Amino acid sequence: MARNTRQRILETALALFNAEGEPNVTTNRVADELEISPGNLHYHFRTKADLIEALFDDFEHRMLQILSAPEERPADIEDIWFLLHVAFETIGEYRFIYRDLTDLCGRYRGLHQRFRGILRLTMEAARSLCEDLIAAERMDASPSELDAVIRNIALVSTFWLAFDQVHDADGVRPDRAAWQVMSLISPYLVGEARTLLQALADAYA
Amino acid sequence: MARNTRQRILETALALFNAEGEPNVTTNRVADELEISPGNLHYHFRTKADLIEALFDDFEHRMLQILSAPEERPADIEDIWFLLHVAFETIGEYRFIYRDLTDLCGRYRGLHQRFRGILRLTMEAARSLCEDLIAAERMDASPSELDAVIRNIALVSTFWLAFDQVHDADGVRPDRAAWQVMSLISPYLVGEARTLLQALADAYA
DNA sequence: GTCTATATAGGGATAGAC
DNA sequence: GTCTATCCCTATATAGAC
Repeated sequence: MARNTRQRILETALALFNAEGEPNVTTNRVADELEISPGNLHYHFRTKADLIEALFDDFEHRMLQILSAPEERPADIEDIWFLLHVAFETIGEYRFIYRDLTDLCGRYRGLHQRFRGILRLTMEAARSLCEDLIAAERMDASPSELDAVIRNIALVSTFWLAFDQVHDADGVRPDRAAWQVMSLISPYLVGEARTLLQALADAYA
Repeated sequence: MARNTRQRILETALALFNAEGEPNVTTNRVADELEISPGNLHYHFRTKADLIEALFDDFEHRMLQILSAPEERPADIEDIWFLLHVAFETIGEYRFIYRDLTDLCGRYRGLHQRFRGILRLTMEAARSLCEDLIAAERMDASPSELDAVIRNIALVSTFWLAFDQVHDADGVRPDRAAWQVMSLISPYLVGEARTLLQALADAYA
């Protein structure tokens, strides 16, 4: 049952971290919730950092897959829309990382570096997608405008969850976040691309 | 010297919180830094929460002044630019609040409510300024576009500091943040307003 | 107001039996 | 693999002398 217990620890820790924030959940609390002993938990994960890192491994693996999906053809609006939904669903599942991001990055240096990698990939993906749209004349933005848009996409993608929590305090809303990022791009769209997005927006509202 | 010590505690705590994050700075650490005893510190602030709240009082007071500055005339681009600089300088001075915002709001409920008030005022100010621009035909945005812009302004204004810390790890850059928020508005500007902003952008770069 | 000393509590982590 | 028991350490906060 070793593998099983290890897995159950990961699941329970993830649920508690997401619900109450990693800084507010002790290893003892996780053990309690599982009705196992603290010693047992520390047998599977010697330190709390090990536990967090294992969760981050899973998250990182999924995000890298999403962000480095091979592009067989130039991307379109629907591709962006889909990517955002998948990415934001995943972020929602590991929201404890985003809830206390700066604190986690400060306390666990390895995690900070790896998160930077995800952020870099995010911005590369955003740039690639936008450049496809520009090449297809569905988008019109100067190089400096594009830089600003990409930085804003990265920022909103990283902190929509924390913002929702502080501002609204209702549940996780990946769909709203996707729309929020889309609204960063929409003013630069031209022709039928803009019409298409407007249709999507009306459908959403 | 009572008033003096109290003030020195506030200043030292602010500096340490800003540098290392509130969760990572103990009350003993603050006392050490000041070369006073922990007991003395707790004489002036019975709990750590009291200390944080006193710092938040100062911050809130300054932000409310900035955000509720009386408008004698319709706002222009330069007014927005100026407001952003002043607000972001202040945020930089109290950056510990923004570094661990969700955690602080989770642990101190009163602080959460008061921060929501600041956020609400921020969005009202953003809306008011944008509506002035629209009325002056310097900006063109549909109601739903305006809603999205305002939400994004609030989000970027709240988390630019955390984003910088995670992404760049260099110092606090209120000027860059102001430009980043401006770039949310710029695609909706028309005519000479857009030209003017482009000039500011080039001057900045 | 300030100090020294201490209480209280809790978190992370280990040892060793089973 | 799992448990019980416990250690070590740190954090917040208080008591009482000066």
